[in-house]
Amino acid sequence: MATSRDVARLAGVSQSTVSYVMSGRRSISAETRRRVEEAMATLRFQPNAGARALASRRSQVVGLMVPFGPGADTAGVLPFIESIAKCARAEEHNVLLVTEDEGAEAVERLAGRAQCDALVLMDVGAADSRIAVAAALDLPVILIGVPDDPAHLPCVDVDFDRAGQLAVDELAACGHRRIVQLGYVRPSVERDVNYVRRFDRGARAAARRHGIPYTQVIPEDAGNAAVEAALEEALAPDDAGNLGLVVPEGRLTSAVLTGLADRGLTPGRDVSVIAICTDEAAETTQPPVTNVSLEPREVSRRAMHTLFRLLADRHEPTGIDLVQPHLTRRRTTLPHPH
Amino acid sequence: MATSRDVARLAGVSQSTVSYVMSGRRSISAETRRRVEEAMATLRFQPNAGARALASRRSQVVGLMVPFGPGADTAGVLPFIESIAKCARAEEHNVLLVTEDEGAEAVERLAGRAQCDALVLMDVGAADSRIAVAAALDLPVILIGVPDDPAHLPCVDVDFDRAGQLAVDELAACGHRRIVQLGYVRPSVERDVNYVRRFDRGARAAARRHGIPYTQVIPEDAGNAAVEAALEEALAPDDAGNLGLVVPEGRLTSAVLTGLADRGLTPGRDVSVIAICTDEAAETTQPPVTNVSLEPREVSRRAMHTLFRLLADRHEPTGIDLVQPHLTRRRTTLPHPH
DNA sequence: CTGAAAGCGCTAACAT
DNA sequence: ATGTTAGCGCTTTCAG
Repeated sequence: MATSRDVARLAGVSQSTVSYVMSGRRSISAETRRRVEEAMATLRFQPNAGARALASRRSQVVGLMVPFGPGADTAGVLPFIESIAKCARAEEHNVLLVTEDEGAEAVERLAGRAQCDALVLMDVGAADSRIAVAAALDLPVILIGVPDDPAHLPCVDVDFDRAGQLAVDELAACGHRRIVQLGYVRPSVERDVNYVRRFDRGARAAARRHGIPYTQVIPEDAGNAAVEAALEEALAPDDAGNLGLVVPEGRLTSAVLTGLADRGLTPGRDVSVIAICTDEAAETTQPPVTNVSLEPREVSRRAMHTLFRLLADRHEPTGIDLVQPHLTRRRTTLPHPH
Repeated sequence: MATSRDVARLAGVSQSTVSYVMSGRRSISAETRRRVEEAMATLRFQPNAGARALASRRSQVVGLMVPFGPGADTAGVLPFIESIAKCARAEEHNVLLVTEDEGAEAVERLAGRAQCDALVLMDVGAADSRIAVAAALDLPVILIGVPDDPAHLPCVDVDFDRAGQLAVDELAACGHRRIVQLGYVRPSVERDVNYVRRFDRGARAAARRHGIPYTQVIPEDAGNAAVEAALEEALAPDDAGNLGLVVPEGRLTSAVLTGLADRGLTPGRDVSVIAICTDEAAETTQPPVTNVSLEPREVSRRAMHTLFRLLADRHEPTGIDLVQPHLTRRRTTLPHPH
């Protein structure tokens, strides 16, 4: 591969001029610029990333730590990754992928070796061991999810309090006298992530306000049998006609809908079902499920926006940035009584 | 961050000795090694990645180009990403994520700037513009998927020919006299990926061998309405009792199962359904669907294995490496008649 | 077995 | 507006 020295020689200028043409950090005469750019083009020059990183102390890389493995929502994380990658590219950055199971030491590795300029930590737990490490770093870090103690690190997440409230308000408006939350599954509960509690809190508060009993059924896992058992339990009181179901984990939705259909219960007529999932996912269930939206793309967008501001200048106010979810009525909820 | 010079000073050795302690490329006395390692530990030394890349001409990074955006299977790509990331880590490499829509120029960028030592291209199309570019690079590249002309690049994929055959053989064995393939959806067909053709070829050949009529219904997209329409078409001849359905796109499975249930048709009793999807996905449909497995983890594992062999400079024979799928009978296929 | 020294290909002062 | 030069922090000769 050609180097900037080769370009300089061909253009008949000094090597630093080539560098300045690239960075635009000082004025260059039109003629010089033309010759340099021409030389670059004929040599198909591309600056060496390692050399640039070494000299500039900037890798132009954002580290992204994603949840993987069992417990992680297989479909749910992809929109995040995609949006984050696109935002990064828009700012001339690349994304280095790290899996969450590498834990805090991976965070130290990326930062210590200067492999990235900034970090995005997805899926942060209530008490996440990565946070203390990340907070001690002198590079921008953003959390997706809200831990108990963010240690002054900026966080972005969906407003799960509000999501719970929206779901319950709608079920109440549909006339239901009993609300059951089916999920989160036990592994999610035990992973100790704050959105589980926040959702629960928002939903319960709303139910109390409406004077409607609110119970929660926790499937042992996301498998079919467990969801079936949970559904059975939710339906046990047998006044199904009054039942409003909240399904906070999107991946359980189709199992729930199928389970209801198997029992001759038609969502939207006999019971109501509200799922917490992306609009995208809601539109592909059968029938399309009324949902409170998770907004992975918006969350990612805001996270990256904040991150790049921090990367540009270091004194932004950092706090908790909550994305407002919205409810979309589809086919699985009863019409409102007049 | 401490540098190797700091370590050298503290250990009372030369900087190059520190480097050799890290690389193990020459013998070091036990005492020297001990002192260096102690100094590294007390300074919490981590080698600077940019400097290392510049000097060694090795970034220790694998570039991974993933399909994103509409058209891509939202859930299907994650296991690939995960497995690839883990394999990379096992060999002390990181993964740099690039989205497919950046196309061939992203390939040139990564290679030209020496941002990675090797490349994995996922989801390669029959005539993929990235291939010519990638083949001209002087770094190892592996394709996941098989193009018409691999240009001597090694490929790994599931044996879709065989997958089609397995599905049809099983439906024949179940006694079906009519087989309909529901899918791929039109965008997939038009994206011109070879696995669509290969699957079709394998399935058709098997059907011909069994003397069973084989037709294909192509939904306009992966949405519910389109799948419904396709199902209606598939069921039109109305001798549903004899119908065996093949669903080559896993994401359509639950819509198909729900659609059948809505018509009072019970898979495994009235009709048979075989999906092409991961075993994981097959176990979470309701009822669990008989499937021919896609093996994303095994495909990834083999791809990375080959890639690291190539990186280690062994001039391996490179060709097309097909992973054999296997069929698992679950609840959606009829029992074999005796 | 170890040290000194020459780069790797850039960026960014410091000069004019 | 441009050239000269000193690094950035490593790897890897070359010398002993």
